[in-house]
Amino acid sequence: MNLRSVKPPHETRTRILDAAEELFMQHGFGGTSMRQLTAKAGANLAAVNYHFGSKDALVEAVFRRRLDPMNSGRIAELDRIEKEAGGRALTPEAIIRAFVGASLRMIEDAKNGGRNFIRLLGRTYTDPQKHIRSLIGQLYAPAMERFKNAFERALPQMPRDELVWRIHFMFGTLAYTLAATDTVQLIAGCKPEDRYDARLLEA
Amino acid sequence: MNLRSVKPPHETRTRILDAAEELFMQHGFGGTSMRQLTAKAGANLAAVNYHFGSKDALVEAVFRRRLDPMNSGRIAELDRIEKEAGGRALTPEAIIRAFVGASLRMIEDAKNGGRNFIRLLGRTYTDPQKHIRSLIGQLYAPAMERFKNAFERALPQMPRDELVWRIHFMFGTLAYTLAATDTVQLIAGCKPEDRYDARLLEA
DNA sequence: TTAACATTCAAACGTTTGTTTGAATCTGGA
DNA sequence: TCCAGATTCAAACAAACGTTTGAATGTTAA
Repeated sequence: MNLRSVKPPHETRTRILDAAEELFMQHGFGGTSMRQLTAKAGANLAAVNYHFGSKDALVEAVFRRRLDPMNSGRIAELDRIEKEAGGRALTPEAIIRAFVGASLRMIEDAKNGGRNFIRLLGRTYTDPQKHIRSLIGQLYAPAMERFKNAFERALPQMPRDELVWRIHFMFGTLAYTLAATDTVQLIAGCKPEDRYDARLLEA
Repeated sequence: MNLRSVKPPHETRTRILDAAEELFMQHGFGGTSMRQLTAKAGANLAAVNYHFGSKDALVEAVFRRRLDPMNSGRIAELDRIEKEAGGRALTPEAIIRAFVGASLRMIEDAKNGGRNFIRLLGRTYTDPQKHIRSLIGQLYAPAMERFKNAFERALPQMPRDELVWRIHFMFGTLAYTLAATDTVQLIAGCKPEDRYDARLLEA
């Protein structure tokens, strides 16, 4: 009876999510109408409201689909390297690598449109609409808390304020770099990673 | 006969520009309607179309009002320090300082709402709408060309591609930092400047 | 097959958008 | 004072928006 909950239903749902991901990246949220969106997805105009409830709910679903697993993976990776280190303190580089790794893996996952999402995410960081920024802030919150604690243990001598500023600065740079890949291509896959490491060492 | 072209006309014009600057920053371009805009400016709904022609033309005017003098100032500053240096090569730091200085001066010019504009500008860097990004790209073009040449002279040993990437990266970081001042306050006025200098030295 | 449910579809809804219009009002020079 | 031009104003415009509706279609279990 719930077999159709995995066969045809999810099919249009994901087609809509994919179309939304690409169009939101190209034209923004307000700049994408339900009509072009459903047309691109090959679905009826009413399909979005049927499957998601509203346009806003669709926006949230687009982010949740990628962000939830990404951040879970980040926390898992952090747990892993902490366990691996035993009681020893982690280097800031290792922590950053655990965080950035998820983004890079997503960017290289071209066939699933992960690249689209990463660029969308980068742009959304500075979206003017309050409720959208607070949405991704909320989706990031658990992982953020976890990583902030890790940094505090790794850099105990650094003032709290300064640390928060540094973390924010790092995310900002990450977000922009990822969002701007259409202006200047990434030169090599591993290059950004080196950059961010260097970035942090500039302490 | 053209006396009124400096007294009452410019008054509503600038009131509209000020209101647009603030609302665009708060809610984006699409998120700001002509009705709330003209209401905030204390003008009639038709005033924007009368004075600027269209909403898009208003957007362009908002950017031109600040960006044109800013970039002229940057070029003039670069000319100044080049003349001051005689034939000697400039340091990259000095070039960056010439560029960033205009932004910092604008940010500190609180009474004229320059802060609003800088944040708006930072956000627009990653705006999804193509014609808006190409607009500010176009407004920046002359200054950009000038500074690229200056960097090439200052860093002759650096490959062209790498230099372009670095410049892009620097602007991205600058833009994001300026745009995000509502998330984490700037700690001190001169601090960002130090940061960017360090940023470049990470060559 | 039949009954029950999930999904699709075309059409219409009420709102809001940017823009236009034509008359009213204001302003400065002869 | 009177006129010409600039500016403001209330009202209306068509177009596009997100959403809702109710019937049609597809699908599964008995």
